[in-house]
Amino acid sequence: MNYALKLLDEQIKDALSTLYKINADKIPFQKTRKEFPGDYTLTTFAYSKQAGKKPDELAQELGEFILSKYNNLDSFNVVKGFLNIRFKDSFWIEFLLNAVSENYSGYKKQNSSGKTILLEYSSPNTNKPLHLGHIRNNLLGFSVAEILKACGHKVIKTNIVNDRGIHICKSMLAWQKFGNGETPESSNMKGDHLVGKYYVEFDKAYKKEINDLIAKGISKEEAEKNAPLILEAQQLLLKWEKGDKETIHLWKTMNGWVYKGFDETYKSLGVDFDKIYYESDTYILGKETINEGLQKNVFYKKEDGSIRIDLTADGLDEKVVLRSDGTSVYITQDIGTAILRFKDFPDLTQAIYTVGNEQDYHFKVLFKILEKLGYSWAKECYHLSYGMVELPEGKMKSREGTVVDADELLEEMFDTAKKTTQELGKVEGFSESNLVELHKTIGLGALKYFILKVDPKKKMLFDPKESIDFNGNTGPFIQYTHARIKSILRKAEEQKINIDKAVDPKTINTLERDLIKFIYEFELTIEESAQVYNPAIVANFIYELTKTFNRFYHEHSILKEDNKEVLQFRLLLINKCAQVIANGMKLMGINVPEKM
RNA sequence: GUGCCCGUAGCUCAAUCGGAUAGAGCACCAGCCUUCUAAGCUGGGGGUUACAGGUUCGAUUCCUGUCGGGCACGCCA
Repeated sequence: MNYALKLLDEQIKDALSTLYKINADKIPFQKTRKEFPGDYTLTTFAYSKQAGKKPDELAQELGEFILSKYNNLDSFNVVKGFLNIRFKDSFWIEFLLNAVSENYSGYKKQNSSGKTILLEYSSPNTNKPLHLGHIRNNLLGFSVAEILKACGHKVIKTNIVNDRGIHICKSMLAWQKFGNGETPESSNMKGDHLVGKYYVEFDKAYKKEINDLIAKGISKEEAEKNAPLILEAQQLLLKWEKGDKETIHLWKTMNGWVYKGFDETYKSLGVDFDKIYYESDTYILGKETINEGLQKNVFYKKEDGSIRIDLTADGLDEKVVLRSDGTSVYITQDIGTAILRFKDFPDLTQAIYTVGNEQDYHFKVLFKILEKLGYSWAKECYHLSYGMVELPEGKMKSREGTVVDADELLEEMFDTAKKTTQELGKVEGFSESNLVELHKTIGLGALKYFILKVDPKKKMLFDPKESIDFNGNTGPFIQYTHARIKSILRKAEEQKINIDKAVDPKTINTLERDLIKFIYEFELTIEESAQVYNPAIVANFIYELTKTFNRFYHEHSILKEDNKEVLQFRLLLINKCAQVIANGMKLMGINVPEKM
């Protein structure tokens, strides 16, 4: 393979050192802006002083040097201090022919990097169904895992299920009181939704108790603490911790309902896990670790009996790691879980936590504690922090019912896809099951792309009243373009044209050149997105490629091209484009149809 | 109160380590289907990048301050 930027890097280094005795380590190139001729641009301002030349003179001299010395370059031009460099057509043609013969995919060979990365995502509570916030988490985690794999890393996808604690006890209690033995089967309701229903029931009844108490003249604070229901829920938690048979049985039953429901949602979303952890299994190890740390004076016991760590010297606060009654808090389990993972997978080189940015502080504390406990891998822990999904009226709140339910949203996406597909009426010959499949592919494509095209670090807005678009910068637009390419390739085969025949067209037009460059840059784009854990970089790249293809499609005919060499070359080119589009979308967990 | 994050077209988002005239989509207006799928293509209007300073060849990007928004700082998770 001929790597354009690597070659340029060497050539400019050669020029700098030969002409000015400058040894540069890394030359920063950028893509040439489309209003100027050229492929890549060097800004010479940085070297101007060292070379003792004005930027434009320097650019001119560098350009002349590399053009005369290297024969893969076509031309250069200088605008102020910008040196725009253009490769010969033959260079790009050769690149594409090689890409075809070497079966270029943009992906690195599986497990070739020697790195093993554990990536946690999803991590639901078991007291309510998944909502749009979880969807962003799941799609982001899954996509980053795919991107890291494409960079040759071994990735272990993991989920830590928050299956114990007061929240699930609330659902259990409400079910005992008001459930009349209702089950997912008897009510024909998804298990996670059923359990969520009782969580809401609890909250309603609890609020009523509080109001009754306040009416009797008790302060709000006291009422919240002493309402019979909350006391009962706490009792239930204690019974759970003591291993009370009946309680454990109910807990297992209701969690089982939830898992079945989650599995359906995960399946719809197309996400999966290699290993699932449960906090009910890991919190014990957390407790043990804290007791050991207490012996080693990492932690200390306060007069009230609670165990703490003082992180004020590290710019953080004092943190409770174990309650005075000996029960564990949230971070206790996190400590246990982290240690367990590195025990389970001793060859881990990194652990990534996909968790919302509201927990930025929590992870600073967690990683610092792990470091203080002496775990050398603590510095390999990374919090993949992402912004919240907000509604027009603000943040989603489960208790206030202002959440966008994941299952409902998915159904809506499928329906919209179905409706749009029917309106456009291009799917003759599809069987009923093919149609259902297509609607799912398009609906999911729209949703996933909508979420992943936004930089994860930033909060994003979702307006339920405005349905997710299918035109413009969207998943369906990209899927459609892929289907268009496939349609041409099918027609070519029908006409007995060999679509894999490698031919040299001698010259290429601007759009063909742009498309080849996109193919070249795909691999670099994946690396870039992996470095910052940002699928949006891939999304935007694929969109730009797709837009460029559509312009090419509009301006140049492929099958009606008179010049047979050009026709053959174009088939190679668009086939590669289709592959890059499909591979790029796959990195976001999006499938592309052959026809739509 | 302390700390962290954010503010770009009417709306949703881009902008390569600080690079050229800040770009797309939606919405709006005007065109393009006897030609490979119009979920498409072309053109148009729309910006003091919240505001005020500073750093330099060059600032949406870095620094300081102001204003506005969000989050965190629990023996909650």
